[in-house]
Amino acid sequence: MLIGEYTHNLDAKKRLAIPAKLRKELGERAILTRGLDSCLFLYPMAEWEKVTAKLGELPVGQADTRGLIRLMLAGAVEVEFDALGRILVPDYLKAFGALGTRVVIAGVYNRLEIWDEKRWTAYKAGVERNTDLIAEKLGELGLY
Amino acid sequence: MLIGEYTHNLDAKKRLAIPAKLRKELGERAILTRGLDSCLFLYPMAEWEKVTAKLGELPVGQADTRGLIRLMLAGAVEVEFDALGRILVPDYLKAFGALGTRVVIAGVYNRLEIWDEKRWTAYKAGVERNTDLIAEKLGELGLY
DNA sequence: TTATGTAGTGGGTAATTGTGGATAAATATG
DNA sequence: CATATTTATCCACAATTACCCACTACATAA
Repeated sequence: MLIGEYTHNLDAKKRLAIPAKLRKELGERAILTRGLDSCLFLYPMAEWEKVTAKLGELPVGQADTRGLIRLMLAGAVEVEFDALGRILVPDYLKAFGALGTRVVIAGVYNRLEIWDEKRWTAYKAGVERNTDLIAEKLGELGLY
Repeated sequence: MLIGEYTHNLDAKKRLAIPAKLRKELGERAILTRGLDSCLFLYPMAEWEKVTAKLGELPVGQADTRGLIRLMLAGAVEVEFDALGRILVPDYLKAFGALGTRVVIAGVYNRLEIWDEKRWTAYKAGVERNTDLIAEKLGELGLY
């Protein structure tokens, strides 16, 4: 299970250090691709295979799911970690995620999410504004 | 069942001693995450697994549940106890809980809650002011 | 009261981690 | 073919974190 929130720098050479704790759960390499809500997803190999399997099962009829499939598959790159645990973010993905220098790496279940820091902050604030709704959901789940 | 209220210091290195009595009920490690009312939750592993299991059942397609999942998981960290029973509180969680030096650790059912002392005092005062209302609710529940 | 153990606080040191730059290799360009 | 530009590998510094130890306070029991 990948969890946690870390803030790192995407340097001038588009290198991004993956937190050591999380790196341990990923292997030698991983798959970086377009995600939902303008962030990037970084999947461990094993998880990526599950994802592609699921994408194949989705109904091809619906235009929106088809679009999602295209984005995820076409946008995917296999990235390796350099000696210091950094990955290289291609230009088009950097653009897609609107990534600046300060970048947030978040563990979400079976993947990492990579966000521009400002967007992440804004996104969180937006979700937190719906606290009632969330509390309600949590209640339904029996979590509180 | 975790119960009791303790006040400890969060030191300059963001270490927080968990009361020995409570620690016995937690194992080697636990999950620290964002809670409600600006406090932090510390879950025993077994409880946390229940939470993630439920999160896993939620539909990822809906934007609001996606937000909920992100907040819960990205906000969580696995913390270990050092040789003296202390955990390390990450910056973003310290900020979320508005934690100063004096910190209250309270046992609540299946989790610990971590509060900034002032907020805790204020919160308690607020609740005490509504005692009538609470008593009423308790009555509805058949507790008195 | 004194001895003894346990719990919480705080600090010092060493190892790890993240950052940014330097150099070398590869690729493209005129 | 030489030059520029990008890409990869390597290295050095700074900051953070993990680990270890010492001190104090408090409680319990002799």
